[in-house]
Amino acid sequence: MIDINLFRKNPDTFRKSLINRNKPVKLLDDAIKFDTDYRTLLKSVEGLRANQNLISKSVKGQPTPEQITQGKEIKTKLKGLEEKLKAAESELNLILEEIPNTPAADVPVGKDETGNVVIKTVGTKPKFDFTPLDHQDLGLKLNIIDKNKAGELSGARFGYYQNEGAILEMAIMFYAIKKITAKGFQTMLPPLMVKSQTEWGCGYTSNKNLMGAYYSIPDDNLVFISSSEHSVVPYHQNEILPESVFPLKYVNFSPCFRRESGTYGKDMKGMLRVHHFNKVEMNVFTLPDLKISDAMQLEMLSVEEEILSDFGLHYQVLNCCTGDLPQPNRRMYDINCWFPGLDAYKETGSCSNCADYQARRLNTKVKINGKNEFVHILNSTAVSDRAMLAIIENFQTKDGSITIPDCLRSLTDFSVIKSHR
RNA sequence: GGUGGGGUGGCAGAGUGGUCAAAUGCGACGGUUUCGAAAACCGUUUCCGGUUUACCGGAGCGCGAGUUCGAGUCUCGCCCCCACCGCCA
Repeated sequence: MIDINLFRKNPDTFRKSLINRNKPVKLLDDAIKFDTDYRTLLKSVEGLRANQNLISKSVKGQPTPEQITQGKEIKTKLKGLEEKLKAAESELNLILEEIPNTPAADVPVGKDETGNVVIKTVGTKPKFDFTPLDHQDLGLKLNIIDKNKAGELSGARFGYYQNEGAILEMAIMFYAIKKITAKGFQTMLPPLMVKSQTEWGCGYTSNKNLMGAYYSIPDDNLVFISSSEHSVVPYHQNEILPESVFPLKYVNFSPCFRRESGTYGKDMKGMLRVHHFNKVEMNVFTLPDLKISDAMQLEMLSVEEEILSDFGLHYQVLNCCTGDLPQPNRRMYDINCWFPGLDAYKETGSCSNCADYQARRLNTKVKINGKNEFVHILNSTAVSDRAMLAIIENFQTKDGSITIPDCLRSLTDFSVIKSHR
């Protein structure tokens, strides 16, 4: 949610942002109109209520017939007006929720992901004197990934990690958890389902684009989280935190569930885009100062990079353009790893500063010098199982085995994955 | 799933239809006092609108609806917490 006070003072602040994000500018004009209506109604409702309170206060013991008549009159008037006020408010809110966060000045302007700008490249593409396989073919050969069987049992976009594949997956997650915990983050294994109201209240599903993104269980009024962010960030909803706890840093592990509706036919091969994957995520709350939260974003990006570098992967960092920026984000860095088997760079994580956009909806505040202010909230992938897929493809050898990165060996207890057949 | 109890301000805890925005206690912040501190005293300690220094009004007692001239207080639905029983990884 944008800052309504800023919007009221200077609605044009949001005009450029809407244009750059390919959103209709009409949103803004509608919002201004509905806000005016809302405030006009609010004024008359509050006036009536003031009268009502006056009468109520003047009653001593039993009310006189006159007082009752006056009260009834006000009550009738109020009923109609209050309904209108409520309608105006929800209409206003629907539009305000559609207005995205204002991108930072250094976010490139662009239509879609093709407008993202590579700002850093680490490592180089590995050279093979054979044709490298992709992780699905290699995984099947080595008996560590099985998508076919999962297709039978669960359907498309599911898979099994098996044997050394399963161990490697858990080793990667645990490696990230341990590393980041050692950096002073609090460790979380959060609930995998949240109440649908929570999801709604957090503003994730209010975006029409996300409506079909979640698995829900209507009988129990629950939805599966699509990232641990969704049950960790709301941990502090409706709280006023003391200044001393900041920055408040969490590292969490969870499976993530996504319906991937609207992605039919995209990334069908392999485990790159599945309905359920594992992820270690960082969620950080900072004091409401862009200098502080922007610096924190870079710090989180460096942690994400450090892990990929520990594994020895070649990757690029992209500054995502306005057209590719999710609604709550002020800025987003994507990290794309090289997948030699797929002969492509694929996203393995992203790192975002949402500033106070989420905090407003969540009502998470900090008390500074007696004043309450909305905090800044950031999220970043630490590692997801796409990193494991990259490891599998990048460190395959001619004899069809996979060399495990040094830093993981004490966790896996093996240094190579060889064929059992 | 069954039975019983309960959700009030930063915390604890009164209040059961009309000066209740809410007694009382504790805490935090600001001020007075002090060489400094403690104590004491005064003020503040949610959100919104209008006016804009200090002013006025409204909302807010888990959430939502209802009854009433008037609801923290009554009715209904929902959510959550606690205790015991049952089931169970």
